[in-house]
Amino acid sequence: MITMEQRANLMAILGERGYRITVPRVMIAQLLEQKREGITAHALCEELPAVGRATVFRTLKLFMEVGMLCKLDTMGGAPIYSLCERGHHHHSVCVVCGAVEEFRLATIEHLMRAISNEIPEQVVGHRIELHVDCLHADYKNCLHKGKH
Amino acid sequence: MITMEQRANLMAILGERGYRITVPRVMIAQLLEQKREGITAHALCEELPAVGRATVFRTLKLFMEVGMLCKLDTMGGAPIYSLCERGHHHHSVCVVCGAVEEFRLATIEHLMRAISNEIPEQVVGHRIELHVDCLHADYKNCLHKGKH
DNA sequence: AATCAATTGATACTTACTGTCAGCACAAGA
DNA sequence: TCTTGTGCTGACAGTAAGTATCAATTGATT
Repeated sequence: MITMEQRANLMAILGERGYRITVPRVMIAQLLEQKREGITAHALCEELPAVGRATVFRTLKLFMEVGMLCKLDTMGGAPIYSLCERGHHHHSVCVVCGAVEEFRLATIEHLMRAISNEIPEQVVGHRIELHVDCLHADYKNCLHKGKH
Repeated sequence: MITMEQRANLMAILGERGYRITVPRVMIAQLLEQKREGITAHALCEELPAVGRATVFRTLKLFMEVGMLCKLDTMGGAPIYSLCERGHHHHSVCVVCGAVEEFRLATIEHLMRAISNEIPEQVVGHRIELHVDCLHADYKNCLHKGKH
């Protein structure tokens, strides 16, 4: 739970970049924190009826631009928006409960270097999504615990 | 150029599964072959005005279901549909010319096994997109050669 | 050739998202 | 503290990808 700190952090970044810290932006940031496992734009609008739809989408876009929010295209369903730490990482999406988590593994970055050597084009970026089943997880460590 | 063979293959698969081989399906398959680097649904509709929009989308869905077509969500733009060989593979998308290619590297499958051991959830699938720059490729081997 | 379910095209709809625009609010200066 | 200007906002209309519906047609099977 780094809730307060996290929001302060997000708002500070907006301030630094010359964006205003407004009521709708704070409300959206708060909700995104509560829904760490990810939330759809539609659900956001429903939970914040006081905020206009256009503002919700504009704010999501803004948060993505400052690198604090990720959009995950789920196959067939509505995209999920999920707050993320700064920096490079990837996501796992649980096929059972739908929870989204970020992960960072040195293994992946090592792999990317290896791939660069195997294909002719210069690799300038990558995107990896893991589809996992948290029902069959090792429950000693499972972060999705209690979500079923 | 395995054009004819490829199309025959695709139609044969439809037949095996009990789907009819119809004029619109053959036309769409032909166009997809010509556009190996990928094409949007919109462009498909424009190039095949004789085929209804709904049919185009239905056919794309069908081809995906039989595993001969992949849909690539490009960040911000329209999704790209690209014929693919059967079996498990991934895609590289060129950030310069937009060409889509599939690749299969044992390295990746090795990685996935390694990741399974590092995270608690059971990994049931994955999706990897490489963003490459074919302008800076080793041109001796570059498959995008001549597309600039 | 006849049959009949699968398929089609036209149309309307849904959903995710963007453009527009008048009005509001906030930060900074007079 | 009043003013001013630009950033933001909500309402609304519009776009684009994709789906549902349904009567008409097509094509594999007999």
